[in-house]
Amino acid sequence: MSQNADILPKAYDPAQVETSVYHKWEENRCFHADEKSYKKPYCIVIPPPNVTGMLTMGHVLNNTLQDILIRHQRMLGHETLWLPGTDHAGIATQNVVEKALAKEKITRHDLGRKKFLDKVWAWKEKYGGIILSQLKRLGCSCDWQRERFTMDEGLSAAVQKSFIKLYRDGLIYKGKYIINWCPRCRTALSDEEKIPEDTRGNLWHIRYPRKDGKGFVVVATTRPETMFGDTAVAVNPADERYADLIGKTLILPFVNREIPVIVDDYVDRAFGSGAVKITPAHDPNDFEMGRRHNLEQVIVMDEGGVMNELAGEFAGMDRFVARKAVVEALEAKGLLEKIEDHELAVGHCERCKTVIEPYLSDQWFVKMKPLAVKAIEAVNRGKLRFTPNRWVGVYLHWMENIRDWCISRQLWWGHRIPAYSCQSCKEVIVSESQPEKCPKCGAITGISQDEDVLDTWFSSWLWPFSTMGWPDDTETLRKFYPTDTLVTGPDIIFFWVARMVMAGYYFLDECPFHDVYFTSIVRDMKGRKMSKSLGNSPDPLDIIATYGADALRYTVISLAPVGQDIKFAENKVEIGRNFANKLWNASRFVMMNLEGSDCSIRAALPSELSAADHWILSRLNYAIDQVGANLAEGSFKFNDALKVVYEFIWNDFCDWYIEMSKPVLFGKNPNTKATVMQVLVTCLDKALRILHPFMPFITEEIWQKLPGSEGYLMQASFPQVESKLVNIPLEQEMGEMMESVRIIRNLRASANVLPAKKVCVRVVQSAGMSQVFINHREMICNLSGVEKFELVSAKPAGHLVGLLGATEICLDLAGVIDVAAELSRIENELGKIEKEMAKISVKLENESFVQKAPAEVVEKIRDGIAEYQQQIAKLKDYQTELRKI
RNA sequence: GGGCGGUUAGCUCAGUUGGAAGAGCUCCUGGUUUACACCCAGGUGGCCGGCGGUUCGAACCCGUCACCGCCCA
Repeated sequence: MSQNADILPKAYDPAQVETSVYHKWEENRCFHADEKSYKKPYCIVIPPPNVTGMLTMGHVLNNTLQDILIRHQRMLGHETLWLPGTDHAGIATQNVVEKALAKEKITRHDLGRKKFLDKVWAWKEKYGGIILSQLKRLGCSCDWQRERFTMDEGLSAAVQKSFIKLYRDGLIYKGKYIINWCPRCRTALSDEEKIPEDTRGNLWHIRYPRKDGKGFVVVATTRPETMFGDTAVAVNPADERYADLIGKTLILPFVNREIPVIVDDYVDRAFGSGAVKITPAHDPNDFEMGRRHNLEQVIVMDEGGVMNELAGEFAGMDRFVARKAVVEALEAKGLLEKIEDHELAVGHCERCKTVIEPYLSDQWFVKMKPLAVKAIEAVNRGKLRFTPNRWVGVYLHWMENIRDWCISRQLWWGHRIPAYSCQSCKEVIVSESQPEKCPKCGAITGISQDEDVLDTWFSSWLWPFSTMGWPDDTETLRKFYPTDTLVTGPDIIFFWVARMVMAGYYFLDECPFHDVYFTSIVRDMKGRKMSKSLGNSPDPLDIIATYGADALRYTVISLAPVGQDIKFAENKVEIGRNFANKLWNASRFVMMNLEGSDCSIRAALPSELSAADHWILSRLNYAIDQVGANLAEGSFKFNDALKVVYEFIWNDFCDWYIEMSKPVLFGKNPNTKATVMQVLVTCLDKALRILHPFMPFITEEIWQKLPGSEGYLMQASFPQVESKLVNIPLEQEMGEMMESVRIIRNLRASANVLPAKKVCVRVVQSAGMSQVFINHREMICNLSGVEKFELVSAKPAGHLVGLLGATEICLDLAGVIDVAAELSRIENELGKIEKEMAKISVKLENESFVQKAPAEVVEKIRDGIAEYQQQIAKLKDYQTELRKI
């Protein structure tokens, strides 16, 4: 063994390598994108993780995919920008800081707005953005110098500017509507932030007395506690049961308010009793109906979901306590007709899971319909592609039924709405700064800014261009906008993707990207989504510490076919670790034999190559071609690409080529030895290049050690296919060679011949005998431990027999044959062949198959049967011989 | 209620335009082979969810049902 053996340790240790490699990349500004470059741009903006966030398996998948695209494009020679950053995550961040304060028994109200915001900023500086350093650990090649935060000065200016433009264009308005209210967060939410969950509830049938004393009307409701806000009872106009009731007056129990019975087509006669209580301030449908009928809107809860004074004796109770109490009180009064079980979808707060209260409130909205027009067109005209394509339907359905977006939040952490109101004349002024006087009444005092902040997504939808300096016209924008690909989860298709498309068109008149790749969702082995509360979410950093980032990346990508959810378990990362170790050791083998060789990754291939050399170069170029095709623009077949590299490295290169190279390397011919060394180095170099986007650390580390490497692999070029090196006939021939090796190994195994033991093999010559026994005899012998090989005219006795096609390959056992074992092996073999033959023979028995199927298909079947027949005949002969022993 | 996705080896999943069912892991049998036991060589294992249909031919196309998972109302 050469002294080079200690160049690389025997087992790959990722922990040490990965951090040092990343540092080198960073120090050498390998991630930096130059907006002044003349190279073709390629750009991805990162889906900004929450500034409070920690790396999850979902992030690992999503960011590995982006890194693969980015690294591949960089190696293709493009000016590549991956723009990173974080999101201020209004509710989440505010919650985190409030929780910390709560430990000191302080509320944000104790501090006041200004001091509280100082605390949040301090928290952000101290703990925020941990996730970005975790992304570095994963190997992400973002341009960290361009890191952005949605609350940065520049991005805040973009938010303000966009709000003002939308307002002046008449696309933002303020008004009193039913919105989704979270009583715990005490803020409005958008429709997208309301998560419906099927819940088992009840349908209470309540008797509302008639004013005229003629009994009751029974109304059915899932929310009895809102009855104090009822301002009507509605029935369907076509419902005969209630025909006499229309226009009559009912007395609302407990509060004794008089409410009318109205008719509306909206009422479903089949639901409940057919009569429905109308609570315009606490139900979106009732709100609409209330507007149609000019009903009063009575709010019966406060912002915390506690019943207010209008709820009479129930005032001060939480809404759910009140529900129970109201039902009990109704029962006591004899006003409860019946209770039914009823399943319904109850909305929950996306952030805190509290049950949402539909609540009447003064909020800001964006008119979405005008913005949707171009966003719909973009997809229909193919300017925007989705992978997998099926998300187009989801996107279009949402776009075509789009509702206005509630953008105001009753929080402190976020972009304050740039709107001011005049106390004296109530005029609303939208402007970049505090107006000096009211433009309507001229007042110079009493002008105050709206207390609310904007939905976090109102800054996120500007992300692809606000991060590049918009509204200024910057070089970065000119170079990299529109971006190319967006990689994100389908769970935020409405929250983010759809809105970015709208914003891109509205503010810059261009789609912000031309491809969206929707990732899989990472689940546990039981198929459950990974979540903190379930405790089924492993910490990716622990996994990286144990197995290495490359191993994690490998495993996640290989588990994620396009569009399918992935079931992940930590031990699956062993696959990636094993592969890394395999590559490490193959490289180690190559290095160990480098001594005295002047081969280099820059050297041309020698002109005289062996069949084995030609073969591996053909396989290599096939792999290069396939990886390129699978990663080509719009293709996104990450796992297919990775599988190609894996198979090339493990199966072709390690299992076969390295084994074929050994006799040459350890042999005496310096010329062939030099050739093989060069081929080994060339293959390793190219293999490392095509693997690099997937497993950046180990490939960089090894590549640095290859003779002739300069600079960094991550900045080296992606290999181009040399199609003249692809040789399909040779690959077929070598396939047969390998098959014959397998047969001999098989025979050895069945006779328990130890691997080290050299054997003698005789091949029976026949008309159809494969040429490989002549052309590649030596290789076959080397690979299957054969020291003596002969072509013979007749099958010799005392040998085990295997078949390559119809050619008999005979292993000399010097007559020492376990006849019983051999007979059973042959019996087994025959059984298999007969089964296979029967399966295809039925086709020929079918006349219409012979008539109608294409000639070459029929021919193929006939050839197959002929070969099976020959094999059966030979095996039967062999069987009778064996029986004679 | 409407829509989408899934159902292939014990497990996780591939399967291009319909033409002789694949990989990895697991399991079993060998192995101190001058890179690697995180390995090497070999092997076992499938009515391709059920039922219909189209076709000479279906894992693949059509219909339908079942179960699982998402999304929307």
